[in-house]
Amino acid sequence: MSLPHALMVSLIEKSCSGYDLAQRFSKSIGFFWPASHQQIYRELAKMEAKGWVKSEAEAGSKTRKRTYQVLDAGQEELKRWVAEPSDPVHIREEFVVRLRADAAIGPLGLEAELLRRAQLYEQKVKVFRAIEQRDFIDKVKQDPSKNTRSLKIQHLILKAGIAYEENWLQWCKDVSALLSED
Amino acid sequence: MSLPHALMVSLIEKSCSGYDLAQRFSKSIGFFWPASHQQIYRELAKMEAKGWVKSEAEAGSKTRKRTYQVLDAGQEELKRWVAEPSDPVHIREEFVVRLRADAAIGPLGLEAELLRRAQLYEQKVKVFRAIEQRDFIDKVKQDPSKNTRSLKIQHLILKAGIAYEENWLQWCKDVSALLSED
DNA sequence: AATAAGTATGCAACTAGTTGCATATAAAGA
DNA sequence: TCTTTATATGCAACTAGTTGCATACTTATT
Repeated sequence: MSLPHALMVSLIEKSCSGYDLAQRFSKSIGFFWPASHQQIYRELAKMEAKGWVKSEAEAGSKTRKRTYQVLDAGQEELKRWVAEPSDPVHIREEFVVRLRADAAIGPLGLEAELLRRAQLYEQKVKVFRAIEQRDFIDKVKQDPSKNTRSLKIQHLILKAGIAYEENWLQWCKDVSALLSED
Repeated sequence: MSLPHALMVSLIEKSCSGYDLAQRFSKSIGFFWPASHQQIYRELAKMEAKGWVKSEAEAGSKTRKRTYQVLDAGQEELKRWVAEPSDPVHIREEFVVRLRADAAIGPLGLEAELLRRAQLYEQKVKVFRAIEQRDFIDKVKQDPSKNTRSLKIQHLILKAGIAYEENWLQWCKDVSALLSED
């Protein structure tokens, strides 16, 4: 499992509260490893118990807000974990099972659902493309020295997301075409 | 959750024992929804309790083998479930998190792992392509009347798997190229 | 006759992720 | 002052999937 490690990557980029982390996370690594705020708080508590991160309340503040930062032990653990091999994950797309049922027991009217899913994939592609334009293409155009190794890797990660969504989008269109040719 | 429904699709195609089901399942719907034999036995018991399937021991046999078949109530439940909307699943690919960590805290030597993963994707593409040739291309060439709606849908499902694996394969190559340009 | 391999079934404990709810403080506006 | 909204934290119960192990019968091999 990788959620604590994913969280540490975010926290290394910038120490912050659990709430901030949840917000930032959902718009970055969370595209590839989604997590609810409940999960995040639960993991932060476990990570602190293990000595991977420490948290501090703001002095004199009345809120419950705590700022988390990664400790050396956490960074070491992250390095150790990164070096571990891991197998590609399975697809686990249940719509495919529904379609297979349609193939087995006759037309079950999946056209509308296909259209809906195509729209969802399209939306996600749009969001990703906008992020790509803003954080990668424009940024490097303004200042080519910002095109670092780190930025290039992050760009490739985003491209994985774009290709993934576009792939399923195209597939939805292909299936729609097949189902409508009667 | 869809495992019982996925299992029913397989059982509608052919009634069989839990063991046979596990074997067949792992080579068909299981590509998109993997399940261990333990999960399958557990679900079969639940499905029987709900009246979706029934099982029978062979008369006079001394083995524990039981043959499962889908009942009408099960088929109705399957139809009901197919019509439900469902959101696209998240990617949840932890290698991406590892790569992101590499971007954040410097080169961590992921080249070998990338190569290993590329090989795994390549192997899977080969397996899928062989199935495609045998069960779809050759079959239709021999007897074009077999190119039914059901077969076309199943072919598209397999193509989704092929595209998925090829997509990640290409991405691994792109990342490898980036990491080796130093 | 003994052993190994293959077929067949299943429990129990664990890990991870989801869902629903509950709480507390601060700031802004009606 | 009261209500709403945003910030901020967290528990508890549930669902799903994984891992490790245990059992039992059949068939093939030595």
